[in-house]
Amino acid sequence: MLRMSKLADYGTVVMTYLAQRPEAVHSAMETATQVHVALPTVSKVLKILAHENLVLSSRGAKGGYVLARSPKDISIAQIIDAMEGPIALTQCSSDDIVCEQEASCSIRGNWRKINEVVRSALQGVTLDNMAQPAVQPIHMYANGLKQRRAFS
Amino acid sequence: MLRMSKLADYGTVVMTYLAQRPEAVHSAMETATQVHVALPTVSKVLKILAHENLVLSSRGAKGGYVLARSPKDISIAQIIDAMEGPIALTQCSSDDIVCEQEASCSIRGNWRKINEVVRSALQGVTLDNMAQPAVQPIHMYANGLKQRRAFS
DNA sequence: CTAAATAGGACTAAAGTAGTTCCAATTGAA
DNA sequence: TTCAATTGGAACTACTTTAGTCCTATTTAG
Repeated sequence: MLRMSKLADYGTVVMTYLAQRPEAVHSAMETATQVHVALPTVSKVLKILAHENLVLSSRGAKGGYVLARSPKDISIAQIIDAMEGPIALTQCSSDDIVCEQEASCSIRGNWRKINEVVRSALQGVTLDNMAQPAVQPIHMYANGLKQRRAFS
Repeated sequence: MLRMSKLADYGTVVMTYLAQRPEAVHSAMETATQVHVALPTVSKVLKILAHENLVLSSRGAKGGYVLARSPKDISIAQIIDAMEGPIALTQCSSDDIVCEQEASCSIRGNWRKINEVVRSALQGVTLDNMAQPAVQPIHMYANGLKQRRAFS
């Protein structure tokens, strides 16, 4: 019902992989192989994560990526934020514009509460948690994914 | 960060409007006017909601829509589900296919937990709650939205 | 019978996303 | 000093989804 982009999904996968050996430097190549996702895609993901300071990068031969912080200090919320970027609230967020949808406007405040619940739930899940093997049997929740992951 | 479609957004707006006078029959026309959204769009939304049994419809002159249940028995989760539809988990959900992304697969189980938290949060918010005027000042959280609403 | 409504489907246009590719900049090591 | 291994960054293409509109059939009150 709520969704996250595929890239954000890859983001969590990649980060979880890095979290398995947080001290080592992992090249995009190596990561791609281990995670079974195409190299260009993994590269793109890592570049974004580096740009958002969730991983540190080093260039040149023997370069690669490392987690910027301890796995227990990186939340899923942060990763999704990094990958999807903040979505700009336009128009109505600037005060001088009169909202055209008054009826719906009165509802927005409630959405905020919901957001906070959702967000705090996601902030509560760290890479550390993710690295622990899942309780559920493998394969069960992987999606053949068309485009997005569903929060069913 | 997580997103819902604009239609789902309209869905909650429309449903909240209907919830203000749950006993009355509201035509698409009337609703569109009150909610300040184009008629064809509101029609589409109401048709979907009717099809999903969240509202009851009556045709012909003096026809229109009514909430199918009491506002306190309709959750935001149900509305979003109705508007976005279940997103089919393909491939991996059928047992005989071997998952190609084992590394990420081991993570899926955790996603399930997250889903449940998110979902239960949304199930906890009813139309009844939405109808109560928001605490926050108007205009502040409405988005000029490009395409989707952000769960920031 | 007619006007007011919904039902349902088809359709168009726009937007967003995924994924690839290319080239520049770095850097370790022979 | 030169080469090879890497990341940085941006541009681009193809694809999918979504939004929104419109047309026609059906239903029903008066």
